[in-house]
Amino acid sequence: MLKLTKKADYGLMAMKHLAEHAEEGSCSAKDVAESYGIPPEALAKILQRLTKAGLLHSQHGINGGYKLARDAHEISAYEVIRAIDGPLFITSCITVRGECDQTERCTIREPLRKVNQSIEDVLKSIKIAEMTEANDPTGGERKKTLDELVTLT
Amino acid sequence: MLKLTKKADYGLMAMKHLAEHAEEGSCSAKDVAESYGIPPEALAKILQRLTKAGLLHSQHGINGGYKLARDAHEISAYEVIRAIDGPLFITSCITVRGECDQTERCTIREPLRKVNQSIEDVLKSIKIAEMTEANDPTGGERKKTLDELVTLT
DNA sequence: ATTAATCCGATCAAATTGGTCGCATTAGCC
DNA sequence: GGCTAATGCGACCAATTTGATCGGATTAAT
Repeated sequence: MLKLTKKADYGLMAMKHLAEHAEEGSCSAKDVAESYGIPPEALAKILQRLTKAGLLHSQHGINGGYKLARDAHEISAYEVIRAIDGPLFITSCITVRGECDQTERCTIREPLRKVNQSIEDVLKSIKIAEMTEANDPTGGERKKTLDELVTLT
Repeated sequence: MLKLTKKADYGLMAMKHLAEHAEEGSCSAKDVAESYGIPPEALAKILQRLTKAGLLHSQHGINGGYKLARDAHEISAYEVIRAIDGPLFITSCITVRGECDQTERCTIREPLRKVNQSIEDVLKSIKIAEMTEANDPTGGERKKTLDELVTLT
């Protein structure tokens, strides 16, 4: 149905939380989970993935936790989503192992690939920092650049 | 994983096919299914949904079939996808029955709603007619970007 | 040593999705 | 009128994906 997984949602919420609490050092997974009612074990795995992807730094032991590896302005929603959900292909007929398993005559790939690229560009343009100040009036402007992006052939 | 369902893929392929064969009258579901190796029963249900959504006209009986209800330039990919997969919400925390079941503190809704709107706009701007003349030979380039993407899982 | 935290893998249940079947309805044709 | 080819519709099942849980291992500060 073209939606993010809950894990990606959780990941974005956690990143946003860490961005807002960046100055207080690191937060434990448990803290973040309790703040939003997320199952702690689930969130733990998500944060581990984000760490492996280089978006977070982790600190073991007592008083440990996670903190952003980069400034919140330098981390895009796309990176977070991709780290958690893997590469995103809007078309079902493009998989990690190649292309259409079923038919060679799938003729909608190429146009949809451009849509895919557009969506990636949108997500790349959204930074974690922007999500913390939710009432920015830049939505309209972004929308306009999108319309320019989608000139199909 | 933020991708279309196969049904939506099938639906777009069928719409494109009908757009290309608009002058030959109507096509049966079976014909379209055989052209692309789609299970006929599955495609039948998809075409029925598109008909109920007003995107196709159907003709019963012998020599019957489906044809576009409007010109291919007047039908967007968004309409097709939405007719098949239902309303698309990029966030998991927004459902048809309202919003976040779990927590009231989901703070990423508002920024993601804008992303959602942007994606809708992209899909609305893509018309079926545009997908029919997309034979630019950029396949090699695409494959390369794909290979780069597949470094992870 | 204890404790609080990240790491990692395996597993299980629930939801979604893809596909199939059966039957009813409609319309053209002999 | 009956046959046939087509849509229309609902129920059902299998496969996949997703969400969540559990058990243990590692690390580091006190």
